[in-house]
Amino acid sequence: MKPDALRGHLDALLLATLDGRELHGYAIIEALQLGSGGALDLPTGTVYPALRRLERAGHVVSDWSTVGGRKRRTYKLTSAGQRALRAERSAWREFTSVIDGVLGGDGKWAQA
Amino acid sequence: MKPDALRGHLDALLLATLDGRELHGYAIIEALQLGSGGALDLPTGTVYPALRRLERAGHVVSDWSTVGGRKRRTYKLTSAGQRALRAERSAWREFTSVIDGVLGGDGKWAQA
DNA sequence: GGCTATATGTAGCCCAGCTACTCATCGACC
DNA sequence: GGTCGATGAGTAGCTGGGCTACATATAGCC
Repeated sequence: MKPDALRGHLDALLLATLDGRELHGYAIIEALQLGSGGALDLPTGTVYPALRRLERAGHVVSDWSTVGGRKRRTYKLTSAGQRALRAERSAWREFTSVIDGVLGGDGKWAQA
Repeated sequence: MKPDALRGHLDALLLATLDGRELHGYAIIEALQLGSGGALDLPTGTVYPALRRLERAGHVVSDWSTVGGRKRRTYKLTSAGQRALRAERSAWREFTSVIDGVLGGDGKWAQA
């Protein structure tokens, strides 16, 4: 998968991953790997800054804890984050339907 | 639709629009508007450079013509472009299935 | 002591799509 | 005979988000 294909959809992935549970950054990366069958292997330099952005935007909040001597920053959705997630999901549906329509699995362009 | 959501998928749209027909730049923009129900209104500053990129990459070729006193640059797919289009379509399918899996219309995260 | 896994983070690059603009022709309207 | 909108092509420069590469620290194993 092209790396920049994620552009503009990363927030949706992170919010969806945090929907209904609290996770710390490292666990989010693992959850995305698992949930995508290994297709998504996001580098920490992508995920951590994105989480800070989401926190600045008020979509998540974080709490520090220490587990086994290691510090963890655990994130969870705010109600604004829940709303944002719903918006992202519908935006995603709209986006895919538009692109699908043009790429045309069955449109008038799909004669080949 | 967020403007940067297109990132990495524009080439697929252009190739698909040219699949089975020849169009000039302006007509491509109109065809995308039509084919997307008005959702895609790409500025010329996005489409023209992208077409030059595709031509440099050997995926399309262009010919100049003059219609009604106005110059047109008409593009059509090469066989490499056809191949690229097939690759883009399958990449798109893979991409959406991965994201769909995470956003989970029915996965274990979709309890809300 | 050194390596790997766990865990968080920053600096800076990269580049594709966007904004804003120029240039040109034609038809219509005043 | 001048202006405006539609048609048609194009470039310069900005922007920002994901990526690369690196820094830091602890636990556990050999």
